[in-house]
Amino acid sequence: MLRRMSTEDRRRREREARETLFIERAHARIREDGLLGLQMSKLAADCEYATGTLYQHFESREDLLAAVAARSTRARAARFHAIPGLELGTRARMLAIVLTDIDFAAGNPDYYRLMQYLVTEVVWANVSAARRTALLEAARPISEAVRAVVAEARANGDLPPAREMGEEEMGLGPWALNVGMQSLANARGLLDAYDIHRPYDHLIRHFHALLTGWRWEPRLDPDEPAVVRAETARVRAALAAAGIDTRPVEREGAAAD
Amino acid sequence: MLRRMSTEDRRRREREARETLFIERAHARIREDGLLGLQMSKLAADCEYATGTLYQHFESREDLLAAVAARSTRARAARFHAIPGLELGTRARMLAIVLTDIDFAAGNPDYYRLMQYLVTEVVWANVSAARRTALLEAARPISEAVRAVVAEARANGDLPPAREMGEEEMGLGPWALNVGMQSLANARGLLDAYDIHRPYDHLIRHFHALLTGWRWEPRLDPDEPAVVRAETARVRAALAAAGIDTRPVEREGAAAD
DNA sequence: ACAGTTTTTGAACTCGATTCAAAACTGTCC
DNA sequence: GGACAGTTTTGAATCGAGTTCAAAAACTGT
Repeated sequence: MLRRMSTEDRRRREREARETLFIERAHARIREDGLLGLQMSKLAADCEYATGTLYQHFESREDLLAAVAARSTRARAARFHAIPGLELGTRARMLAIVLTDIDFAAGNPDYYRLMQYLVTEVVWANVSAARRTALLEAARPISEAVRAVVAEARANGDLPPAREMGEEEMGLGPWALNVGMQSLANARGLLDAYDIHRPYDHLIRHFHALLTGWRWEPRLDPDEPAVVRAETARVRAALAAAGIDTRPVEREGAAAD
Repeated sequence: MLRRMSTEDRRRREREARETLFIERAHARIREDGLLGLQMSKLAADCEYATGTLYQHFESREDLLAAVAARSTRARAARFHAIPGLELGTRARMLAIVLTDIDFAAGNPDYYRLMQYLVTEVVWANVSAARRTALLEAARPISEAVRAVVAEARANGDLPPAREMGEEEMGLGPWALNVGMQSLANARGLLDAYDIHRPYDHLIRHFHALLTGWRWEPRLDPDEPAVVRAETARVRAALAAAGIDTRPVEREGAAAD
């Protein structure tokens, strides 16, 4: 009886280890060869398992992609956890969230591409319900961080309490701005066609405009490049001091080696 | 000699007509059965041509999708042409642009999904260079409308001339906000998970916050629901008065029947 | 009518995701 | 120890949709 339980335990652990192996190798392949470079049979062979075994973990290729995305999202989300507790005003902490995400995107260029591809109806339709919720769940800490900062800002008067809007809906603005800029920045050739460069600098300025428009104190004029830059530097320094990791995801598992 | 030229002419016309047929039928299929419902051989059969003939017009399935997108984009872009000339202040005309796009998205729910899918690296890589530029070109009138309104606003003092920012870069904010919100709104289950509803209402409010943050006159407090609603109604009325078409794309070719 | 050229055709090919019957393995009971 | 039932793994076979291309048809000018 006891023996059986411990064997079952071991088998579950082994199964999980194998799943992790699949996910990590898949991620590596995507990083190296792009999404097209990921082939189910090749990946299985890479990991020294049969194709069928891979399908015992993932219902489909899309399901595997969702699992990879969930893992990366967990790494991404972890960075936001400490932000609400930083020694900065609420508005600066909001900027910290945006900067953290910009840095993450810079360090993991495949991440947004993968997410963009995943939420496509064609792909999303083939992701199992379990993985979908897992992916949404993985991102929760991010919205939680935003919610917390917005709530605090309202409580202490930095931000007037908006009518007909919850904390989530206030956070929706910066969120959409962020997602939209990532989208545009990732669409090869698009911004170039309009002769727009350094999209993330513009993201930061428009972000300040948005917050100032909501009267989030201390108001900051988005049209003062020196002020904007100084504020960015100040918040980046606070992030670095708090030891918020800015390395790409691939390195984070290194401790396990 | 003359005969040859006129035959060549007729053939070119026929070829173009056939291409249009392919594109329209493809669009219809996508509208009815989704992106997955579009199959090259089925589409060819639908149009009573062989599969190979389809491939004389489009290098690949993705290429065809890009052609469909370009057609829709042209229809979308046409709506923006008249906006800079409307009898409204610059800020209201900016809102008119956003509202027009929201309406377009509402009438053509497959459009943003298609675009989102297209700009994915995996898909975009298989689109021929000619179609890529055609698609970018099709969207030009939109950015042109934005550019014109921003330029006028700066010229007449509605908007302080921002340092280190061209008209395009000023328009990038609303653009990113728009794209981002469409993205989020289209990702099935995403906003629901955060209990956010009516994303386009929030888009409008954040849009006002953004413009007010840039000190675009007349400033409008995004936190005055009644004022925001009234302004939306006023601009919508002006759009309707100008006869700016708000019907879905599928109907627009009806005159050709 | 005819030889050469272009266009169209659709069956065959390709390639990768997915399946599933057989093989290997595991733990149990006599 | 070995036969047995259940479970897991295997990888060759299947499947499906995009793409190709050799042959047929249509067209061209003479």
